[in-house]
Amino acid sequence: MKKDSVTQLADERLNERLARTGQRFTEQRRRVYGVLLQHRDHPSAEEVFLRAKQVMPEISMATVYNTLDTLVQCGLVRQVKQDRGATRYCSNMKQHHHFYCEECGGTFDVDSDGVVPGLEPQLPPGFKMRSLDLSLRGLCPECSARQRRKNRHSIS
Amino acid sequence: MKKDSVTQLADERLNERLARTGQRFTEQRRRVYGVLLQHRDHPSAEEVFLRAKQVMPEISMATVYNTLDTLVQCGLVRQVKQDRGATRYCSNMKQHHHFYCEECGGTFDVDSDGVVPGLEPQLPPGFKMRSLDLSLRGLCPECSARQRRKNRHSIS
DNA sequence: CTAGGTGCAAAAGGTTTGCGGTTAA
DNA sequence: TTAACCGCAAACCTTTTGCACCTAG
Repeated sequence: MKKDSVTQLADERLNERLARTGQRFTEQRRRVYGVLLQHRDHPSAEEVFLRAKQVMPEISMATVYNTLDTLVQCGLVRQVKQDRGATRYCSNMKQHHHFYCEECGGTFDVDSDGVVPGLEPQLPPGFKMRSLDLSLRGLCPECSARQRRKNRHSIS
Repeated sequence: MKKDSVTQLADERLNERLARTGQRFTEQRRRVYGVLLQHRDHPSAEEVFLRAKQVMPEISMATVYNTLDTLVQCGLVRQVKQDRGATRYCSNMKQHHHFYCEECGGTFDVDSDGVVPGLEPQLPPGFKMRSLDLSLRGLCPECSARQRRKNRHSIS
């Protein structure tokens, strides 16, 4: 019941955005968007492909790439590029930033409320800023704790 | 005279950093570092390759990649990833950020003095930040001016 | 002398494209 | 009906790797 209303909301949003740009509502787009909404763990195109495939065995990588592109253009999904490896995708469209753990490689969303206030005035004259993207790197809570434990041992 | 003292300084710095990590000073590394210092326009590996090749025709892409990696590890060069296209390289090691022009595709350095103050306290508990990277997107002064000109026409 | 570096060619990702057949509107 | 979309396979671009030879220290 609850799940249905969630997917229905997603469908409506998707449909609306597609319609707005003269694009069609297809089962593949529905599925790919669904995958991104379900596990918000920043999957790569390949991971999206594998997950979508479980429900839709005939879907192809090309379609996944095309669809992800479409969703990005619709403003329903963001691309996230790490230093190494494939592009990842994120359906959290709230203004937020990403924290990359250098130990485990995980990606975490970080709320950005008021984090970077009034940046534009500091740009050299003439630059017109449209968007900004802040990437943080370091240790996630788990890896940070593990490291601390290790250090304690090596000191004693 | 002035140029010589500049390259000599660069050589010394390179030599010192390489020695510190037990790596050798080679003509290829000197050349690649020189290319990055000369035009600070954020070239891709291929552009570095082409420029280095003019002076050192036998150099290979593999060496350029290896060398760029080495320089990054020595802390003499930064990697810069745009949304699309190849990784770019930057020899400006002052703490700064990058502005990408959505119109012409250019990359510009933006000084970051005091731009992102006191960020760490706002991270969720447990996260240990080691570094941060701010990317800005929008219009560079030139493209911004061109756009303004175009708009004026289409309005009148 | 020898560990580390180089050049080459080939492979390995990751992503895009061309095309014939399919489908939403 | 038909423009948009899909699936497939092949191409593409960027980066990495294995290996024989070379060279700085």
